[in-house]
Amino acid sequence: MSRRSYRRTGAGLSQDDSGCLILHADMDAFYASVELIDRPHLRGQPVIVGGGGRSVVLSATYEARRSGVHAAMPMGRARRLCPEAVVIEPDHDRYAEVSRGVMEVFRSVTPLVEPLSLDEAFIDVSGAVRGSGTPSQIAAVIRDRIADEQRIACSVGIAATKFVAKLASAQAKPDGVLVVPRDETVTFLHGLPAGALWGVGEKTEEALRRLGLVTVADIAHTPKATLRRALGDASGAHLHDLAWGLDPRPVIPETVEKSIGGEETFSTDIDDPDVISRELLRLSERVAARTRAAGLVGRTVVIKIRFADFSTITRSRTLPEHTDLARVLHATALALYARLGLDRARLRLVGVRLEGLREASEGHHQMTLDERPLGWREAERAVDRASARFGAGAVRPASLVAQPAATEETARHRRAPRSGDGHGPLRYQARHPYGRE
DNA sequence: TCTGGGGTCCTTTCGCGG
DNA sequence: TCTGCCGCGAAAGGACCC
Repeated sequence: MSRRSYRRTGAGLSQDDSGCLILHADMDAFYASVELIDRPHLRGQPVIVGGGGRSVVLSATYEARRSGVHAAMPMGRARRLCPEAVVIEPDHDRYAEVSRGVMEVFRSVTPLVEPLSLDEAFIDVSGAVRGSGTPSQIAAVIRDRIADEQRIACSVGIAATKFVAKLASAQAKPDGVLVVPRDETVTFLHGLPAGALWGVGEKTEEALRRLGLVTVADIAHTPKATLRRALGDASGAHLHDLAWGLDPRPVIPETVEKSIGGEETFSTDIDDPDVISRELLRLSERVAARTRAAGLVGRTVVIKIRFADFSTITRSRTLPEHTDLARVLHATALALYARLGLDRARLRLVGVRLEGLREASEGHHQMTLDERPLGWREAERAVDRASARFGAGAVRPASLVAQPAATEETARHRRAPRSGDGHGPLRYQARHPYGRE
């Protein structure tokens, strides 16, 4: 869902949608809207979706937004701004389920659908206009079907290019449609603030302001070379093009993942190396399992460390071979962590990411000398099968068994008995298959 | 006000080989 | 043999998006 929206300036636009073959469809307050499907009595009330502790707002209904609440705001602040709001813990499985239904509606129109996230997608209707009507008619069908079948509201932007369609859908919210006719693209853009452009966040907006550039029109009338000097070669040129509505990027239905990662913010800052090691193990497990599930292998392991003061560093190592094994990830992550020599520095977050992904089937695995034929790969695949059958976490490394997840663990880690130091070999231990966390 | 977790892309720096 | 240049990959950081 879009974090920023701008006042509708489309009032003066005509409705001519010829040549506007890109739709951007975006669900309104997606997570909150999904929660309201199952809780219709909350309709019309301020509702905030977000976790506890040090989490942020994931989504809020328009009633809550009227109090100043918006996505990415710290939950503490959101509760203060809107104390009467109903707060709901996020349920990502449910959102994914609704998202699948939504994407199916899009794909019933054309296969040229490029999802950007669970709740939005670009749709290239160039092949669909002959059979299904004008872009505006297609948008109407999509919105009706999503309202009927999924019971949520969807706004649609219609334009000649992807990024203008995206701006249009933001302005169409809530529950609306906005066409930006091809011939009126520049007029539409030049009335917007610089921050409306895709890729212009807080820092870039500030850099532009220092140049005296406040609107998209200002950017458009600045020499490209000036923008390049101020913002870097690629960004400067790109921004100048966008300001003139130039965006040749096609809608790409299949995108390949480039990295898979996981990270965890502790509920309180942690300085115990054992707890950190176990968290790196847990994250390695999760990342490796997801990598195997995707049929991928990766070669560069990146750890991320966020200190108590919110400063963040990353360290990475590229391995001689690709891998999808948790024990390789964990060993590499631990080595990277150890090399930092953090003498009980207080950490807020740790993360593990695997980059340099490619299909597991692409290359042949090079067996090393000390590798048993039925080795770690088979052990971890067996864990995958057990997890598929009995639920995630049915089998986990022995050093994690007596430990709850780190976020709970941190509250009590000083008095908790330690069942493993996290540095030893991974011994897998089955939990009761039907037991709950 | 006190800042999540999943990512992508870009820039800079550095070491290495030719 | 030394130096400069170039290209390249790896590493690190940062901005941005949802």
